[in-house]
Amino acid sequence: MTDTLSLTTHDHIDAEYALRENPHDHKAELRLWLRLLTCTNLMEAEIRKRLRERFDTTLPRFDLMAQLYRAEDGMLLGELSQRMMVSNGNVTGLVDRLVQEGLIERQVTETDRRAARVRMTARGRSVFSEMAEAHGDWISEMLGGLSEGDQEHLWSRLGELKTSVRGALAEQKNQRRRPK
Amino acid sequence: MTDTLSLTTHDHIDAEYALRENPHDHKAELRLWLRLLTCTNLMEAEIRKRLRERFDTTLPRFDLMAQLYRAEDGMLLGELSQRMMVSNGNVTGLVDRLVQEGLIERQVTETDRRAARVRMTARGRSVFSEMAEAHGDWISEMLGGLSEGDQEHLWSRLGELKTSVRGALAEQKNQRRRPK
DNA sequence: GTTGAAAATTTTAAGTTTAAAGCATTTACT
DNA sequence: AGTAAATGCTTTAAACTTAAAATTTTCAAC
Repeated sequence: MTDTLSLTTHDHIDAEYALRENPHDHKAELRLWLRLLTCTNLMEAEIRKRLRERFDTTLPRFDLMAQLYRAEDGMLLGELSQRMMVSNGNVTGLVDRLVQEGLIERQVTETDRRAARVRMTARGRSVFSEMAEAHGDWISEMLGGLSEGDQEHLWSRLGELKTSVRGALAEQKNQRRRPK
Repeated sequence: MTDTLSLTTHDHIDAEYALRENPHDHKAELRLWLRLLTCTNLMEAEIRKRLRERFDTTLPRFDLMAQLYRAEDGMLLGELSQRMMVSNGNVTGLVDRLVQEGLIERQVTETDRRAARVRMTARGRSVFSEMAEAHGDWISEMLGGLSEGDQEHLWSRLGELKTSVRGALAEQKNQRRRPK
């Protein structure tokens, strides 16, 4: 009847766990980064799961459709990959599969034959709007424990974070351009 | 010499971009979620890139080693997958590759022959500690635009967010157990 | 008009990731 | 002991992802 050596508390195990046990180890920045990562991963995993269970689709497909949904005239693949922050080749495959499912369609561009423009089909639009509503509800559900004020606050602090990161990346790029 | 129809501002294009143009469209929760995602993706992409450029390795491998680094006695694969928040099968493959590289090693467990325990090799430990230092510097660099107070603040708000999400997931699980 | 660079996309090869099924071992209950 | 469930991991098939090379087309500068 004795306890085993396994974990007996109700603590959740995640990327932050190790740091919790070695509080002196690293900087505050690392803690922040790991927590950011944990939050994102938690939510993403749940969204993935629900998209599969209830709509038999995947997050990347949903993301692509979300980008396309508001673009009446469709979008170029390059624009899609930029907004989705994924590689060009990645988008090519996703588009192929969504075309296969009849949710989006390719259209030839007569002005520039290199470019590939895609847009939603009527069915895609209808399917997506249903998914988007559920998706919105899920997010609300998960963030429901925060007051509106907290959410607003978090949003603007994350805005600063985003600025800081973008600044660091631009900085680094400049350093390389003139190494003197 | 006239401008084309392409983007001429210095705005960055990302997942938040569409919402910025349709401010009435969705709820504040969605904005928050997208910004969270954007921040994480930005940082992750940069870390991935630098890990490849400077250490010729990948983020998943780094993450696995980070979990293992502090565990003197090694860890079970299941524990690894739990902490990394990825599937079991995923860990199997990563471990195989890291063993191949000589950075970690499997050891047989005599008490439970189902279990697979892995630990770092001496070389792995030395390689990782170098990477970890650089990694810490990168994080600091990217978060450097935030004051220490802002970072602390953000960290605790994200703690609330994490609690909210975990609460919602547990809630949902309970609902299913007794649907009445 | 040629030519060379740039742009937009696709292809390729390797790796990551997942869910689901399968296998081996242990545990719990009789 | 004997059996059923649970546990720990691996395998499988499909999808996702990337970086780098290749392809096609456009553009700019002679």
